[in-house]
Amino acid sequence: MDAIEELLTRGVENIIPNKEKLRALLIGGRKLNIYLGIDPTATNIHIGHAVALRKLQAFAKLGHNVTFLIGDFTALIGDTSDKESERPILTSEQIEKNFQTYKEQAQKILDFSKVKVRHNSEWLKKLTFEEIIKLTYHFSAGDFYSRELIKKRLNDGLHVGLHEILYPVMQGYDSYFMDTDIQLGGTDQTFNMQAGRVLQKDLRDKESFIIANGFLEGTDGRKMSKTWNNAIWINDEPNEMFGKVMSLRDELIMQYFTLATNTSIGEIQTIRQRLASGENPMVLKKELARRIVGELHGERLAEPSQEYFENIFTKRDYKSGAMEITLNPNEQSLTLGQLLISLSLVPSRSEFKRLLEQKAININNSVISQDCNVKIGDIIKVGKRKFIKIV
RNA sequence: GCUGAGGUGGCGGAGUGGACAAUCGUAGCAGACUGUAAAUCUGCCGGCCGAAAGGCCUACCCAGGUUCGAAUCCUGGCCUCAGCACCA
Repeated sequence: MDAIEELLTRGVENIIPNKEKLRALLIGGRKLNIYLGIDPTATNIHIGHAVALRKLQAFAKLGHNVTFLIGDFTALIGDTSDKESERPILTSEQIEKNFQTYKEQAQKILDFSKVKVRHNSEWLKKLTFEEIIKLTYHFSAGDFYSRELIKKRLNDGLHVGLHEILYPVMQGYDSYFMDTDIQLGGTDQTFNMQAGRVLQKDLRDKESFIIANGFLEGTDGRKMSKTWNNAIWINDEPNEMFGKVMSLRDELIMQYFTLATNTSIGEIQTIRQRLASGENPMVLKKELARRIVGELHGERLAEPSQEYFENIFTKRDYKSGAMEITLNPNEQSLTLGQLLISLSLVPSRSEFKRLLEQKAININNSVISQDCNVKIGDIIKVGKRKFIKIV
């Protein structure tokens, strides 16, 4: 499979207007304007977000003119695509600060020496009301209101603000202003991205394209999101990251190899065959975990994170993974319960008692049923994955 | 602006004067089984005290009030939605 074909298929859910025309454009060899817009309200990137970043990077690598667009102005309105409610309005300082943390993470995937960063306030702020109204001529309110989520909100009797209708208009103007050839984004952005095509067509008589990437499912198979607590974050510690990958349901292995790593298409093919031939999925999942940790934290840390995992969860040797806690003088008289609460490992006394009843707490590998004192050298396990060692 | 409906735990959604710390579902936590899988089963799921029985505190949008007693009734606010009206 050649580079262009991979670009057009890997992780791609949909291409608008169609794949063949876009292929022809890419083969043409012209340097194209390509961008991916992000919402600066989010400061943490998970490996699902990274799918689009990878795609952007792939284009940058081929030498196209690639822009990473910060939707600082659009953030004032709040995207409605993933709805639930309108979003909070951010100050420009917050947005800039958010972006710095974002960039720090994104650079694990994006090469910022090849990717231009712009903010859409640069042009959106300057539009006059008259200009805005003229832009709105190109769009139909019916299209907006017939969007599934909007329709649902209306049906459910939820509030839909009139300002929300301007969101796609703004995004369309971004596309027009930058004279975009290809816009990248998640499938949830398809509607908004269409607006760019409309303006490019109407105002510049130019055909532009949309590549909508698919979603990476969370560790439990639902959409990856902070609220579900099923996300693997770019900044997760290596050990944590390895463990999270291992807790994936087996059905997701191929999806993760394809969307969350740079594993070549050829290798992926081999892995698929191994899986099909009945090889233990756990083995492949370990390879996946090493791969992901290796790509995001460096090869050097991939091996140790695997060892950590195997020690603790396969061999059940908690010593090696326990967080070491040195007791302060004033903590030495605390009972176990008091200590765990003060360390925030247990949220409340009541919860501690419940854990005791549920046999969830043990010291040096034996379950305890009552609060007690701890001593130096004790290894304490709380629930499935919290362990500490008193030193 | 008018009329009507409504605001309950992370979410969905019961309850409409006492038996309500609030049915149920979902998410979460713990245990069993495992590959820290998944699926399944069991238990828990506001806080504090207590070994327990139990007690106390805080909570059903906000502020007051009625009552022995309020998530439930009354008054006033705030917010959401729907229909209608208005639109030089």
